[in-house]
Amino acid sequence: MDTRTWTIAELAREFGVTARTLRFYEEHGLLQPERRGLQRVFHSGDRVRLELVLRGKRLGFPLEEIKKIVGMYDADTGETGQLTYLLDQITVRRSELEQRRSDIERTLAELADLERRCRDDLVRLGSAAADQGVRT
Amino acid sequence: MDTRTWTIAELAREFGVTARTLRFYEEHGLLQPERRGLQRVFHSGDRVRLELVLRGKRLGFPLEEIKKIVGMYDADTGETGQLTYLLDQITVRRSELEQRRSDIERTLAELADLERRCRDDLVRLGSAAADQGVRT
DNA sequence: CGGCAGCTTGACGTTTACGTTAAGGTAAGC
DNA sequence: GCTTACCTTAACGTAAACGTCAAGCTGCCG
Repeated sequence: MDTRTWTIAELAREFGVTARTLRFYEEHGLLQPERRGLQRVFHSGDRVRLELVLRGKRLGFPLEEIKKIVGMYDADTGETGQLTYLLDQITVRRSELEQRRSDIERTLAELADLERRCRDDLVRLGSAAADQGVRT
Repeated sequence: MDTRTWTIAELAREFGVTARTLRFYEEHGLLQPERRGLQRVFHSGDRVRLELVLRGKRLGFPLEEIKKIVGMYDADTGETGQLTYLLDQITVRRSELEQRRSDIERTLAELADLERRCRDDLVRLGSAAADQGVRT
């Protein structure tokens, strides 16, 4: 029943971050590993949260934002007030993400356009070179 | 023929940033406004670049990355070497953006899932409340 | 018991992306 | 000529997200 645990170094190695990073995340409430004496003991739940955090980072969100998102998954059991608040939060995060997605689409479209123009120019240069008998 | 110009304050107001930000962007090569004496004079090209920069920021890219992208649009005229280098860069940026897009899709999917579970819980709580004769 | 590997908590250093004075130039209006 | 509004550079301050020591526990091996 998913009882395996990890040390800080193991988790760091596996996820490609440093131990310092994991301690930092704990210090700021993004992770809550168990403690055995002083030692940290990470469970599978911490792995899930860590994945969320790292994905958030890839998306360029500040840790404060990420913390809210992680908190949403943790607090998904509650009474009516909590649930409606959570639903509101979901709406907020979703619209942020959709804004980002549309920014990405736009940029990808412009890149495609730029690429097309580049290829056209290359062809033109190529044929001009050919006209002059230059090797490509 | 698009000859209108803007002062630093006008541009700042319009794009919702401070003048300090625009000076900072110039200092780091993201913008190159004309100079009349000491004064900066912004043209429509600067507006286009600024839009690129701000979109990059919304996407959470560091300014160094953004600088490269902006530079790509500036340097789209050149000889063969430049063009193939630019095409390589386009490939790099595109794969970055596609990675991000897939991260976003994943997160949106998880949010949708979370939302569904929330709504289910709400319904359950609602009917439980109704069973006890409690107003919703 | 010594020693090492791996963990711990501070605490200060670093980079990024500006904010915030400070100190002064400039053109327009009265 | 003086004020006012807007601009300039220079320089120091700041928050975020760790990196980088320093100094000390902890468990095990020989």
